[in-house]
Amino acid sequence: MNHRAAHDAGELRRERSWPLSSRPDLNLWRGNVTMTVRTRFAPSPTGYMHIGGMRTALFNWLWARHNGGTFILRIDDTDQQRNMDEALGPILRAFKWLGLTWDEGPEIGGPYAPYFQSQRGELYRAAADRLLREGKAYRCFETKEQIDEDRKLAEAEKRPYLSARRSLQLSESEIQKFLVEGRPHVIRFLVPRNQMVVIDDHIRGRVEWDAGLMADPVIMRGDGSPLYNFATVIDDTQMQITHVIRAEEHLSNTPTQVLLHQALGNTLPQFAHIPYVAAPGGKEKLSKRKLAQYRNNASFKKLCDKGDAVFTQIGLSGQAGLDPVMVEFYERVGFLPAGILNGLLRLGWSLDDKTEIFSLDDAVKLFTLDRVVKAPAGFDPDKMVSYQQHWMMQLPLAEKVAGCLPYLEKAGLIASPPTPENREFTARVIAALGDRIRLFSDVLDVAYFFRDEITYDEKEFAKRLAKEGVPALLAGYRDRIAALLDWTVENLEAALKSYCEEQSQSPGTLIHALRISTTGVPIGPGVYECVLLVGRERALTRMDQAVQRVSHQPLPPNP
RNA sequence: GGCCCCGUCGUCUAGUCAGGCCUAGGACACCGGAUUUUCGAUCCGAUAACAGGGGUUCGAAUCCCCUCGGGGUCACCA
Repeated sequence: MNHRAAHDAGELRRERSWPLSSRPDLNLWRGNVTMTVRTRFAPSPTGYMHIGGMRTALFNWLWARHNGGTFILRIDDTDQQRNMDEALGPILRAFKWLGLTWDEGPEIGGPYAPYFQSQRGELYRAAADRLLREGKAYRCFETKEQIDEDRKLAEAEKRPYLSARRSLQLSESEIQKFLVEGRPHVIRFLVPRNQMVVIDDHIRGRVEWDAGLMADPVIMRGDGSPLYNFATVIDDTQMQITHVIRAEEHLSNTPTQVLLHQALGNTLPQFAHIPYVAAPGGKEKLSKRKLAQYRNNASFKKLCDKGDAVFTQIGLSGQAGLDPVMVEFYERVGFLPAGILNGLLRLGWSLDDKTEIFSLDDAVKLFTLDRVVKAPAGFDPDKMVSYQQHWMMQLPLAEKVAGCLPYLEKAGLIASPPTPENREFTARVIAALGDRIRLFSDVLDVAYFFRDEITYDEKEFAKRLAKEGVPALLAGYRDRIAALLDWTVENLEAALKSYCEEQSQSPGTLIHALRISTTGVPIGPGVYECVLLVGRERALTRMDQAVQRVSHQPLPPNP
């Protein structure tokens, strides 16, 4: 890509997008001071990092970096009682792997610590008390059964469900009595019903809701813990978040949050609701629970199968949830961060009508919210692989080797840790493989270079070796090169050509037979390179073996 | 069902706000061909889309209206 040109194009786009920011509600300028852009990604610690969530995180990160701002990681664990290391580990791991550094959050803290909602209870309680005092929230003693009944009734009458607000009728003394009794209750926000809620979303434009149609949301549970919609509002304001960039499924949470912000007297953050990442070939939200269904998609299945094959060899098979919906899958199967990042970026964002390849640095320079696409983007594994392929081809040999070595180690193909000889030999193999390596784990496809036993592709064996005259030809060539002292690509080739000429045979016949006999498969680097990598002793042995093998097999009828 | 969002090649997208430069451009996949006596990569080429219907206009993918379709969300989940 022409960086300069692309950059200029980006600048132009931004100029054109400025009118959006000239609206007072979206303006970054407050008085004379430019507010630093602050974005956040607030995952719930679930034990894995969803690829769609990663895309949302990337957009947040890019917007912060693009503006020289701050990216915050906050953990929304208001409803989690699980082991935090297990639940959060994979999420942080994904960020680290991709190089998406956070400026404030877990492990590093920051000026608005703590960054775990479970540790911020005081903040929420204080805010809830304030709303209670100001009559903007109320204690609701209604039972779940009662609420359910109201809901059903509303549905039956085909009208929107609205909170009955019976608890509002309670006198102060009754409330005190209930409280002393320890009667279970929640705190609900009193929705101001006679107003519209309006936001100017960076992606969607103006979106409106009628507050008169909204039920009073619970903001504090019976046990005194906050609900997501409430905690988010408190945290976003306290952490000075300027842009709330999140997936579209949160759009319906927005009116509640806006109302809460208003009740608290907060300055509204700007909103950007980006489309969710959809299932391959579909429009539904990509979900880890629908893997079986996604396997019907050819390219998704291809990726899954690749993963299965690799994980079996490196002892990761059966690991729960290691699938293409999770970021960790890509790391484990040998993708490059650059490939994933490029793919994620282009899933719902474009610069122009032709640029496809972006490094992270490019993306930081060029990313703007106005270029985010409105419609959900179906996840396309094939395209992900093609970005990966591009970035893998850019990678220097030494780094490719470093990336491949662990796969060979775990598969037991080389020593662990690798010996200098292992490293040197692997480098030769990777160099010969060239751009055939798309994923680091692809090196496992050439196990025949690393061990004595080989597996024949039977179909190819039958086609290329089990034919009249071929074994003899191969045996003859074997003896010819066995006598050759200096094995080089040139010498092996010259020997083959002259031998075939003497025997009045087409070189192709021998070339194919040679390849199958020494590697077992019909694909790979140049034949002579393969022979060299297999090594003198093993190559000669394998040729003998193949010739013998044919004599034990019935020859196909000669046409 | 209510509320909200979305609708351009199979897929990701450009073009829509400021109508003509669009007989709709690029990329991935697919199919052909060249090259490589393999595979891959590379190069060349082909197929392929404005959801539908009405308007407005000299002119509509673009503006207006209606219809249809898809999706999100409706919790003491996040």
